[in-house]
Amino acid sequence: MTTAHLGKLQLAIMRVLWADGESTVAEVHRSLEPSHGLAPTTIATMLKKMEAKGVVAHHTEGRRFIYRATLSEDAVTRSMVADLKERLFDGSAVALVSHLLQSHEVDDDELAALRQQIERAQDDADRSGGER
Amino acid sequence: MTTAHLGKLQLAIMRVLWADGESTVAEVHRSLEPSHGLAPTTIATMLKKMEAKGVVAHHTEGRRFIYRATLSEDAVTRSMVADLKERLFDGSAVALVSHLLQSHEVDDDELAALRQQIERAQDDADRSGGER
DNA sequence: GCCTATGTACTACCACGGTAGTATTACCCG
DNA sequence: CGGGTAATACTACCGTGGTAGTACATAGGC
Repeated sequence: MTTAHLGKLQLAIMRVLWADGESTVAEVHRSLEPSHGLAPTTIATMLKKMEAKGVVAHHTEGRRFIYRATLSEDAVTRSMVADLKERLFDGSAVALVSHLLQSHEVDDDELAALRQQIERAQDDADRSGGER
Repeated sequence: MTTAHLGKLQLAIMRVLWADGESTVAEVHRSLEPSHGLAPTTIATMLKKMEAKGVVAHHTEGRRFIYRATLSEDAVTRSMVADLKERLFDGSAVALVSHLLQSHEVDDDELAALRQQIERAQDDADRSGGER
């Protein structure tokens, strides 16, 4: 599986596709122009490479290529997080969070938000766990 | 800053250096041989490239190069986690953890462990916050 | 003192992300 | 219908991780 390890530009392109559904090269370029300032051909080349890897697909409409993402944002996020978790923390989510708490700048508000999140997840687990 | 985005092999090499303190090329190779099975020259080349990037350094002892890591494991971990957090979650640790909880396979035991971790972190924050 | 084993240097590839110029094609407007 | 414009195709190049062969130097054993 592994799905994909997308680079910075590729991720930016995926975000445009996720947000807009389907897009032409020009549309993607226009979306990224302010933040990235790249040549249109750069976007086109990248999209072609991404299609070769299977993360996007296209169909033609007149002369234009209409690209769409073939992976969901969640799938990509999951695979990238899983990858880091595996590489750095031996696959342990707990170790990852622990690292976040220990060495990172997580302020009080964030801590409280995290706690709520955990509690809610536990409630969910209890509920579905109790019913089966 | 950014520190470094280490690849798989580079990380493996760093782990050896972190564990053993200082190591020759041959020692690193011997450590990775079972798991990776690479040529000794591959390790040497990689160490040279890593030195060029500043993540390791060496001094000579006779003919041998004694390498050591110039970055702590924590610094590397932090920078890589920060990088992912930035790229995927706009820098939000909460969003990262939220993702972990929602879409990931985090079982009940892990959930409980996480909760404890959070609570302990909150206690620590209270204590140091209350004293100033 | 010489030779061999060992250890590094040099060089060379491949893959892939990123970036973009130039060439070609085809649509559409006038 | 002709031509300009807009779109893709082709090609090329850099950086860097990964992998390794070959060449060369030298420390040490005999």
